[in-house]
Amino acid sequence: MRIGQLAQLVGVETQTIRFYEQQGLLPPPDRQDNGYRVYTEKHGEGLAFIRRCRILGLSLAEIHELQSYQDDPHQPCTAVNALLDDHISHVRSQITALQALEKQLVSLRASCNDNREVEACGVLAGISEGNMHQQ
Amino acid sequence: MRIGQLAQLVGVETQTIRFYEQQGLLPPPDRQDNGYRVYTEKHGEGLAFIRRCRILGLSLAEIHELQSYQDDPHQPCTAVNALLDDHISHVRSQITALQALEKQLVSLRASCNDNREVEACGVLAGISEGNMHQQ
DNA sequence: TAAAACTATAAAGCTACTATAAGGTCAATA
DNA sequence: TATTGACCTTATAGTAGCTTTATAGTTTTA
Ligand SMILES: [Zn+2]
Ligand SMILES: [Zn+2]
Ligand SMILES: [Zn+2]
Ligand SMILES: [Zn+2]
Repeated sequence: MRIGQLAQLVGVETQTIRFYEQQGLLPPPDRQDNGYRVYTEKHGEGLAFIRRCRILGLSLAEIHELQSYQDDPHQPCTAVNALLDDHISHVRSQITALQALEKQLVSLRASCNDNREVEACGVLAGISEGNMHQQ
Repeated sequence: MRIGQLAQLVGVETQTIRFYEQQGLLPPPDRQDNGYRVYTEKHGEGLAFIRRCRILGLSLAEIHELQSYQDDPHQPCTAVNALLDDHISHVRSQITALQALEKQLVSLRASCNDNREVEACGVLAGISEGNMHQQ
C-alpha cells in the first residue's frame, strides 16, 4: 500500500502520515526502489489508533506514552488507566474554566443593548473598567 | 515609564509587551536617546484592556477589531455586541464538545480496572477497537 | 570599577498539523 | 514519442500567542 491509499483508508492527509513518522509515532515503512513508502496493515492499525487517540483529545506525547506501554504487554495497565484519569481531569478543568468564562461573557453582554454608540457601549465599558473576577 | 515598570504594573512580561507592539495591538511608544521605550498612562490602559480581553478568551484578531471600533466612537455599537455574541457561541460550542468528550472518556475508563496486564487493558482495547461515536 | 539589573533586536521553540515549492516517477493518452 | 495528469519525494514556512534563548548595549548599584 502506498501513502495515498493509506491516507484515504484512514481519512487523513498524506502529510499527516509523514508528520507522524517524523515524530516517531508511526514506524518508518519500507521503501520501493524509487523511494516511495510502502505500508502494511499494521501501519494502518497504528495510524487508526493514533487518530482515535487524537479524537479523544490526547496529545501526541500522551499517545507516545501509550505506545510505549503497548510495547510491554505484560506490565500492569495501571499507568494506562492513570494517563486516562489525568486526561479526564484536564478535560474537566477545561470545562469548568469555560463555564466560568461563559458566565462572565454573558453578564458582560447583558450590560449593553444594540442602540448605543460605541462611546457608550456597555460591553466595552465593562472590559475597560476591569471589574473582572480573575481566575 | 520604561518597559519593565509597565510590565510589572500590568502583570505581564516585557517580551509580551514588545510582542503586542509588533502585532499592532499596542501603539509604538516614544524612545529615549538610547533606544529605550517610554510609556505613558495611555499605554498602560491599552495594555490592561488587551489583557482583560485575553482573559475573556478573545483572540488578538478580535481585540484588534474591538480597537478599531473604539477609534470610531460615534458609530453604533452593534458590531461590538455582535462580536461578543459570536465569541459566546464559540465558547458554548467548545463546552458542548468537551462535555461529549468527557462522556466518552469516562465510559472508556469504566471499561478497565487497575488489576490487568496491558495486553488485557480495557482502555487500550476500547481505543483499538474503535467503537467510537465520532462527532 | 565591576558586577547586577535592565534594555535592545533577532531568532527559535512550543502544538499538531497544513500549505507551498520544487522536483522525481509512472501510466495512459494524443 | 511527447506530454499530460496523478502520484510520490524532501524541505520550508505558516498557523496562535506567546516564551525562551542568544547576543549585545546601557544603566544602576555596591
Ligand atoms: Zn491530556
Ligand atoms: Zn454595546
Ligand atoms: Zn472568539
Ligand atoms: Zn487498563
